[in-house]
Amino acid sequence: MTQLVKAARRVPLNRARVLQAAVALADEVGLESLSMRRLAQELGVVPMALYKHVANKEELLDGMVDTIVGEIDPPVPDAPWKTVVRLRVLSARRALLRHPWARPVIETRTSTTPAVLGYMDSFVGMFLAGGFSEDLTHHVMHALGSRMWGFTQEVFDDSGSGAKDQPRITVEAQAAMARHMAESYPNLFRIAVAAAHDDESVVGNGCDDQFEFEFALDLLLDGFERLHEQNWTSGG
Amino acid sequence: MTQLVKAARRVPLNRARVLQAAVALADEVGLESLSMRRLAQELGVVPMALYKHVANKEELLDGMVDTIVGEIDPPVPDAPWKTVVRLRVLSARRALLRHPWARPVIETRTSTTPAVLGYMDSFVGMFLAGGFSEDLTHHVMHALGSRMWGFTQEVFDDSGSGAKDQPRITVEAQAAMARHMAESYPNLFRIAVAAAHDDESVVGNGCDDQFEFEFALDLLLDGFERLHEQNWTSGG
DNA sequence: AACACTAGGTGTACGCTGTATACCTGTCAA
DNA sequence: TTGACAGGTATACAGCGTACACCTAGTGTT
Repeated sequence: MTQLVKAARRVPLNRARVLQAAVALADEVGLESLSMRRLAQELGVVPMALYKHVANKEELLDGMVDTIVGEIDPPVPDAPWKTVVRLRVLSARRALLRHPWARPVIETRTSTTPAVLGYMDSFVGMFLAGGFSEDLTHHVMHALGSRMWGFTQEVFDDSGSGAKDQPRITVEAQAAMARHMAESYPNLFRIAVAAAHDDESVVGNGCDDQFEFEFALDLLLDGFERLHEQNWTSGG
Repeated sequence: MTQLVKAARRVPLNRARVLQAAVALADEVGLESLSMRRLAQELGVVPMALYKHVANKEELLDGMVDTIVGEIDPPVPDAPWKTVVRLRVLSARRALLRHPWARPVIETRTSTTPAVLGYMDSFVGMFLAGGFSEDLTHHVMHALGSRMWGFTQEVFDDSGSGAKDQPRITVEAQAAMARHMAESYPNLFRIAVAAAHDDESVVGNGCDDQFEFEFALDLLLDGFERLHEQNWTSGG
């Protein structure tokens, strides 16, 4: 017994294992439940033991981001810049969708790790390789912003105004809510109704996130292309 | 003395005053220092007293967002949609720059208050009034995303790779860092150097946030306009 | 073989957070 | 006068990140 415990303990818990366990735990229980204590418990170790491998929780999160950066496919070779960028962004998106906690974590990073710098560097490289000027590339990177990571700030949440945790609402209540919605937010109501036509459920939002993402991405990429073709410079 | 305290206490602390104090406190000490205890102290009251006016901290933050939504100028009348949208976004941006804590708070809201719904509704209205179809308006709103609030996910932070808290670094160390940067991130280095040409400091990022924001905003607005002119629909 | 050094796990403790619960008190209506 | 109730209070709890001191097993040196 003591032998077994000792044998189990002998694997000495390095940084990589801590990060890997953290990613797995966040995948499983969500970011808000990822605490140092919980992670330590998952690793069969006392909380303070983690601090021998990461400086603090911020650095743990940094490391977790690095981990998912490693999951993003490298740029495809021998393709026009637009294709290369597009595919890479969509690959990043797939990685982020696998780890829903990653978006808020990326958003709140203050320091930039070498892995992240490397990722950004390769993005810049794709535009430069496509013949973009340094100037245009710079602004284009800013315009891309978080879309480089495959996500958009989903601020336009057109699901019904609240009332989604209630499992059962009467038909009348639903109708009253729709009436209220139509009166208070007539424009939102119009596009919600229009979107619902392409969809089955009346109350559902009728949104295809992936479509919306690619819509905006392509809008930007087309804009970039146009500016590039007309040799745009920030000078005017 | 007791009289005075009682007299001061007589103003009974309503919801509006709590929100107003919360906004002021966040402006002053930052979001991370805004705790229920600290806010209560600021109002000369015991922490739990706040819970008679807001359900919990989340609702407090919701209310704070509503407050700054109220600071955004209404749409200018009698102008083409592009102008109306542009000015409104820039007004939102000014409001958000006055309250730096607002960005992360908006990003993390889960519920949508009536005030926020109203703000989004008016945005939708601007496009519809400009002759956009419901369909196009819908996707355009998604593409706008958080830019509707006047901010972009500033994920492309091209300040020097760390080393910014150290107040004094030797010239050699600086040169070594530059060399390391040039080797490890050659593409970032190229655009950093190019940007620095328009700027005074070599190590500074040489970025005009406002310019970058408007660059991306106009890129999107131009894209919207083009789609609108060619009667784009999501059907293909 | 004896020693010191060190990497890595442990235990305890501190100050901070949001908030549940129970209580009290002053004001106003009936 | 009574009783309800809005609004401020006091106490307490569970959770958090992490500083600090300690121990222990393994390694390399003399």
